[in-house]
Amino acid sequence: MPDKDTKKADIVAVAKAARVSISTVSRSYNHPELVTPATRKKIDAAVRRLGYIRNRAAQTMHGIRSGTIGLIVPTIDHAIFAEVIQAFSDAVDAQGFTILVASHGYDLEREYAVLRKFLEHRVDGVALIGQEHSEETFQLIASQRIPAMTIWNYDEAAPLSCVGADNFGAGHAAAAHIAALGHRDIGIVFPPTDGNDRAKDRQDGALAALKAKQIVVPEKWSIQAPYSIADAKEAVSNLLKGDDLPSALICGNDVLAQGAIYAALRHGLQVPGDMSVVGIGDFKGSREMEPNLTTVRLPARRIGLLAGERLAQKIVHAETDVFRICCEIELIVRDTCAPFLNVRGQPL
Amino acid sequence: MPDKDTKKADIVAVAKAARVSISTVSRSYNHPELVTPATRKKIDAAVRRLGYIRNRAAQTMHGIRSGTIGLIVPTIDHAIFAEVIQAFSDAVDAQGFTILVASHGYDLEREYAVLRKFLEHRVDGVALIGQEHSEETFQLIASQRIPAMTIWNYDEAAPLSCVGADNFGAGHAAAAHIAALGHRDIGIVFPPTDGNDRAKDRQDGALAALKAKQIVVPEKWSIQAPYSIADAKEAVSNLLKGDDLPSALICGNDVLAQGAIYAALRHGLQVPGDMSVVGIGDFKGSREMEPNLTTVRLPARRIGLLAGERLAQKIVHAETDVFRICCEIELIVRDTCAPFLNVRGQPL
DNA sequence: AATAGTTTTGCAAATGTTTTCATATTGGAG
DNA sequence: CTCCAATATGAAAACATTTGCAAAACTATT
Repeated sequence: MPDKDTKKADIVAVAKAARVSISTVSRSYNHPELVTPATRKKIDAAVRRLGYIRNRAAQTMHGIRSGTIGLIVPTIDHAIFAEVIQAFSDAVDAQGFTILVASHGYDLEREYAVLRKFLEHRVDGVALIGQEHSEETFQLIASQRIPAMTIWNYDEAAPLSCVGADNFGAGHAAAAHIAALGHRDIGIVFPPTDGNDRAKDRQDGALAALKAKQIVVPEKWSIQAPYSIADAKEAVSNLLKGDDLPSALICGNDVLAQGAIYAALRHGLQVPGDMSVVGIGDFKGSREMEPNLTTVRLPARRIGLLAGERLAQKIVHAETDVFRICCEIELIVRDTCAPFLNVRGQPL
Repeated sequence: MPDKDTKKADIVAVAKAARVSISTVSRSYNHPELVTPATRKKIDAAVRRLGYIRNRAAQTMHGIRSGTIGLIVPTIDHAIFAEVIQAFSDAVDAQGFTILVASHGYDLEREYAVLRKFLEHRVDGVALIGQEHSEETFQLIASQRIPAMTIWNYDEAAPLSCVGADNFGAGHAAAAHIAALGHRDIGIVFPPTDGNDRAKDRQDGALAALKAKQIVVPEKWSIQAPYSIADAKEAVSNLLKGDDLPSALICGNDVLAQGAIYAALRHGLQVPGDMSVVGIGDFKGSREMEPNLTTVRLPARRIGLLAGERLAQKIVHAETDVFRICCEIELIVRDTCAPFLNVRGQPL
């Protein structure tokens, strides 16, 4: 029956109801060992009776931590970010923090605006995705001296602490795998890279690996598709309508790879028989796809978890040093890539 | 160059720097029309110089809205919730709110705990997923008189405002479609229904539709799989190992359907030739799947958007009446369901 | 040049807590 | 019993704002 007065209960109402002073009520929350069990019981009863809920805003005003952490992502509803958010949330939750979440749609101006908003809310820390941010963003973080970190890609020279994986390496591994299978006619499908350094790194990595083997990707086989199965399927479909086809496709992430495979299927092509496809990410479900997707694993959950843990720790212990954690990537060979066969059906 | 002192700038520092009173600074933020452009300019300059950022916690203490809305979901990283969160966030963002997000993993006790935590942060409103919540949760919402609503399933008798779709109807539509195609040997694969009234409603709907046609689903064809392609694939795989197979499968959502299709493919079964499969949800990518998934659309984005808009509105205008919005569902016939053929290969 | 009216600004109280310091209460030891 | 130390509680200042009210500064108007 926690409602009595029409006005919401505050600490003085509780104090009055329990016939103790305000300080005692406050103490019974923050330093319970300093107040007699009997008094504590009285207070508890009053709290319950009035339905009192402490006001963190008031606490925050004392320089006490707000207990919130801001997480700014490009978009929430990409499988990969959703997974990172979930893991991050789980990790900071365990330490008593709550997350504020916002997305900026790959617009770094908006990212800055969101950061400002979070700062108004006095978040105890912020996490951003990727290493690429506007100059103002970096300045704001520095000038406010707020614990901050970046998530998702690793950079040994990153100005902010980071937990991530080597995206260049991932792209490189995917391409190297394809090249090692003997493919030379290779197409790539990647998302737009502006405001998305993760995708750019992967693409650069893939291209570098190919270049090392003297392979160049012709313009017509270099296609761009936003993160979505539909877009990837359509873009690859268009490519497949031509009559000069690559024997393999390197995709910037597993979603794009899935779209590519659907497009191939649609055109009556066998994967990997007629065309090999490799993804990057190893998203949920990639292992179960038919055929099982060959990909490079980026440990999203682990990254999110680690990031959350470390940021919370940084906040709680007022750690000020920059740390950079690189999570292992791994080529996962499954069933969507086959050796290139020459006209006689022999591997090279 | 927005850092000067070592201490963080507050409103009095700004006032001092701009040589005006604190009230004037405050006013220039909250009622700019009341302060002379010239003064405003001085203040702006000081703000910029000091890198001042207003403290919403201090504002919140005045009964002013905190500008935050709490969103509590079972889990963040299901495609469907991620989409709802994104849409919800977009909608409330447009009205100046920021979201606090937390997940409870289908544990209604944890949901209650999260709600309490949000209340401590003095969120201006809360949104929950589904109609099923603990008694304490409902009481807490009522006693705190906080604008609240539920998202995702519609119930004409819902105690809280809601924006959702008719999940029973969705299950019914899926099953009715299968039955109308002549199938009588039907299996179902649904997620666990405790703490998940959406899934339960759909399952009930499906079963009701079948019952109306005198079809019962035998125990052995009634399988349960958590939300994941992997689990669904495995569970359905086990079913397919038997030698008495259903001619159609009704799946509680598209992810499960996808898993089921993969399992069928794995066992060399054609979809829909050897087995029809229908999903529920029409998630992103369901249209592009090969074969294109027949499903019942639940308009996730629309629901999230509408929910966000209405909740923000409710908060801003202190609306107190309960509203219940039902978003249309729609059977989307694509390529995974075929008429049942009798032994002679004729439709019934 | 004085007055009335309007616009702009400042003062101080209020918001809900925490915390420091001081005071009151208790339990033993002598 | 008395006194001391330890323990439990209370009073009031501090935190960063907003806002009602009052004072000051302008603008017209005569």
